[in-house]
Amino acid sequence: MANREIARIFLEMADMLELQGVQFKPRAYRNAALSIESLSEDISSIYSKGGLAALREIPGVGESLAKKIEEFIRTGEVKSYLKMKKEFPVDLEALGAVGGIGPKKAMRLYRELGVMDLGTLEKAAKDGKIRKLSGFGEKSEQKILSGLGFAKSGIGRMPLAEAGALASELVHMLEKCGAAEKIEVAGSYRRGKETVGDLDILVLSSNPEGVMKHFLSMYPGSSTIMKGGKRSSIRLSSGIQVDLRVFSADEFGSALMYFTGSKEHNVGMRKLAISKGMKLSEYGLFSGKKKVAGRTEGEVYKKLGMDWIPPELRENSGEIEAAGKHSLPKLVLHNEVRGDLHCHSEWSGDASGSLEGLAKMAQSLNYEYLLISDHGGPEVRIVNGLDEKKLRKQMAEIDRLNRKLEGITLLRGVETNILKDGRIDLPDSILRDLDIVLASIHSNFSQPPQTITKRIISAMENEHVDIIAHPTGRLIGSRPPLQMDFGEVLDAAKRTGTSLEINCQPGRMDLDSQHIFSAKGKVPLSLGSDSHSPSQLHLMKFGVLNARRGWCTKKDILNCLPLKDLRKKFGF
DNA sequence: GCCGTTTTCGGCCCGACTGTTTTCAGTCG
Repeated sequence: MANREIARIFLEMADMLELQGVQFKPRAYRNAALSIESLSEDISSIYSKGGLAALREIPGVGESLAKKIEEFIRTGEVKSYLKMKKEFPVDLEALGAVGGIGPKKAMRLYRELGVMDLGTLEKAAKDGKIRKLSGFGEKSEQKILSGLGFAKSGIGRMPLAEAGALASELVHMLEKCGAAEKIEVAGSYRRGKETVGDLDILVLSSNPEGVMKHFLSMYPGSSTIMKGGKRSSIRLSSGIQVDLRVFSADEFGSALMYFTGSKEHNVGMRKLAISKGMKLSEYGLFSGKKKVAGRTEGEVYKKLGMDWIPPELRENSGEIEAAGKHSLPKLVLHNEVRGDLHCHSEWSGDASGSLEGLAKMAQSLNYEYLLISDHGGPEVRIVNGLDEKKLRKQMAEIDRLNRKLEGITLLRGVETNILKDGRIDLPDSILRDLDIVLASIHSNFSQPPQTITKRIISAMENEHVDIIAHPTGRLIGSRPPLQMDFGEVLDAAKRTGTSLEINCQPGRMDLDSQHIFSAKGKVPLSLGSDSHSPSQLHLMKFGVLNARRGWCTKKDILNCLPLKDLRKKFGF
């Protein structure tokens, strides 16, 4: 899809324009890039249907950028971009990752010292050349050197689950201080983003000094990045940055809103406030000098004529408009999920836990049903996939347990493999007798996009396949998503009545929230914890967050159906 | 370069901290 490529070009152009000190254009390019990235339709097909006029319908795209998009679609390149790139051969992304270096400083380092990337930056700093530039000094050089160490260490964003563990530890330690009346973890963690870069912690307290002192002494191995009266940042020995801010009660709501973000949502909200003759900051909503809201988030949104927006939606992708029209979706809740549609037992080679143990755990989560979907078929040898004979044995065991168990029903399923040519790894003779069949790709990840698309579609065309599990196959931080035409996959899913999974494993989060958003309303989505031990059934909460980030209501989610409706739907 | 329930021209988000300054620009969130 050209969307991603064009967005990347515009983002890079924005950086290069900023580097030249150009005003306002960078923002225009970034706005356009963001809205192009969030389009669900392929931009080339928008263009082929409606030409330049259709491109200009995209928010943030005007005459000039529409022409650049047209040029890219027709020729595969944008001349003004290539020209700029030649003029400023600087790896701004890498340099920007070093704290303290922004576009302006990067420009001066390039012009005066020839710094283009981390390597040339390190050399200039070690040679003591940076301290000699006017506007820079010894401290700047020192800061760059320590920032370089961090940038090269490759500590990026951590998975949400890991952030959650750290967040509760931090909150627990802060509570001990005694001066904190309320503690909230904000930032992308609160928005339920699949990965979290750093932790933003807000504390309500009338004793900021006490809180700060306590905070700075909590982790002996950490280093202080910034220290102020009401805000400080530290870097833990693990490399994770933690920001702490202290606010009073009358500003806590606006502060929480502000530090929950996203940045784009905040910018949108501030613009909206201005359009209503007000001003919004972390200290409150102001009409002239008079503060009209700030104590709670709800109060601020309400004064702006809007409904409260769940943090998961705060990406400025339509939620501000919807909240103004009181038409936000009623997002699915964890307790509306009536069962889990993907889990493994000790029958699979790679999982632990008996069927009964899983059932007990599911019961404790108030589920009505649990789909047992162990690996089936010979392809993935390492997990010892079940063959037809073993599956029949497991089905009999499930039937026996169901007669004994009360309040919970185990469903007879399998997670089988989509072979490289799109065939299914188990014969129809067993597939037709199972309640629900999941199929997923476990091999040959680097086929060309057309092949992958066809492969998934032909799996969906098998009438016994009910759900495609972890459809893009990505592993966050280690394996990129399968390249496919997602629009075509959606059409085929709709045509064949196949569902797509929202896999809840923190390392997968697959489908991701953008895919979920474009699939919602077209095909039913299923939540699967993909747990490999009974305790992993809890991972459902991460999938629910992702579904919420994709604007899903309970109607969009298969496992919000009661068992009898699920039976009807799948005919078992 | 984009955009318009006060504008087709004149705006474009806000505040704190840092390091370098001798009153402020750049960076960050």
